[in-house]
Order: sequence, then C-alpha cells, then structure tokens
Amino acid sequence: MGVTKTEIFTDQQNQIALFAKAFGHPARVAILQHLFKSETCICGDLVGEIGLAQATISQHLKELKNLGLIKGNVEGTSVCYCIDKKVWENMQKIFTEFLGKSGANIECC
Amino acid sequence: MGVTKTEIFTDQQNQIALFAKAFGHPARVAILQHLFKSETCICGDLVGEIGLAQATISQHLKELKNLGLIKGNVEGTSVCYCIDKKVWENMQKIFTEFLGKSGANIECC
DNA sequence: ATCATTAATCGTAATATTACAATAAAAATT
DNA sequence: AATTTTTATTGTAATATTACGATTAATGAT
Repeated sequence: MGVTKTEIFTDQQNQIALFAKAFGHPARVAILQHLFKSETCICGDLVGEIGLAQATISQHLKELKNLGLIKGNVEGTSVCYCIDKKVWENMQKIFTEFLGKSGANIECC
Repeated sequence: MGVTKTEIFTDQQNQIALFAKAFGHPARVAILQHLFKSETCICGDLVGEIGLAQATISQHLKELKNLGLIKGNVEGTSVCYCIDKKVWENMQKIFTEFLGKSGANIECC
C-alpha cells in the first residue's frame, strides 16, 4: 500500500491535504518565504540560500509549480520564480476556513 | 536518503512543516474536522465515519497525538479524543503568520 | 562554433508513509 | 471466569518522498 485513499474523502479535505503537503517540508516553506521576502523575483540563488543540492531544489520547485502555488518565467539562462497570487489567495481562503476554528467551545470529556 | 535535513532550516520553518505534514493527509483533516464538529468529544466511531480500517485510524490518531494537536482520555473501554486547545491555538498563530502574507505586492518579472 | 552558466531531468539509494490483517491489552458485561 | 467491546500494537507490503550525482537542454558570452 502506501497510497492515500483520496476517493473516500471530500474534495475540500483532499485539497487541504494537498496544500498542506506542499508546506510539509521545510525547504518548500523556506522557498516560499524567500519568494515573499524578495521584492524582485528571486531565481536560482535559492540554491545558494538554502543548503541543498541544485537537483533537490529543482525538485521542490517542481512540486510547488505542479500545485500551482508558484510559476516560473525564463529569463535568459536563469528562471525567475514567483508566487501565483490567485492560487495563493485561494489557498489562504481554504486554510483560513479550516484553521480558523476557535477553540472556545472545546472541552474534553 | 529520504530523510529531511531539518538542521539546515530554522525552528520556525521546521515547525510549520511539522504541523503542515499533520494536515497533509485527508484522513487527519477529516478526523480534526470531526472532533470540531461534535460538541461532545467523539471517540472510536471515527472508524465508522471515515472508511478506513481501525488500525489505520489508530495510526493517524497517534500521529496527531504525538504532535500534541489532540489528546485522548480513556473512558471505560473506549477512548475519547479531543483537540488540545492550547496547541491548536499556537499552531493557528504560527500558520496565520506564514499564510497571512497578502499577495498585494507580488508581481512576477 | 566553442564554452560557460543555469535549470531540468534521469537514475538511484535511503527512508518515510499509508494501509490492513492479525494479535494483544484493558476494561465492561454476562 | 468467560465473553465482549474497544483501542493499541506488531508485522508486512506497496508506494511515496527526499536527496544527490550525473547528464541533458537551453541560452548567453567569447
């Protein structure tokens, strides 16, 4: 096995899980934070910033790109990545709804 | 390999990734949603609600418990699980900070 | 045209995750 | 005490993830 049974869950649950999975590795968190921090779109120097091999960073970028959270523009020999605003805001909405539960009425038995 | 290099990331980045990983499976999302929905703390009927084997649900509960997001009280033969308010609110803070970035000033090159 | 730079892809190894059957453990019921 | 109910644990198989070296592809510079 090792394969998630997505068919028994709602679309919402699967979507939350998909986005969360993307944030489920510190390198991808670091990449996204870096893209936010830099006013200009930072490209391949992510490899220098984060201490992982080029192939590994490229792999993480691919996952974020596949999800739609980021997009890359080719700029000469290098590639310029940035957050996809629309998708990011959609993700925010989904997560806010899920995480926003106030713990006010939670009391254990 | 197959092991995340946590040592090269900040505590914050690792913590975000850890919580996100917990949300990275629809079954765990469903479990948390169920715990929120039910006014009384729901116990083992999670197995009935979600269509996964008992051992699998137990495994997912264990992960959430290890993270501290939920806690379980033994009630006779069954166990009553519920959200740990304190940890949940801490997680909310961490995530809000990370996800809360407004996409206002993002423009790709 | 040749070379350098940058990023993607391929191949591979190590480890982690998901799922379930079978079994064990613990308390309630008969 | 034997049985039932509920949950945890163990063992195992299938698949996914993480990481990196090596190679390829694409563009820019010489």
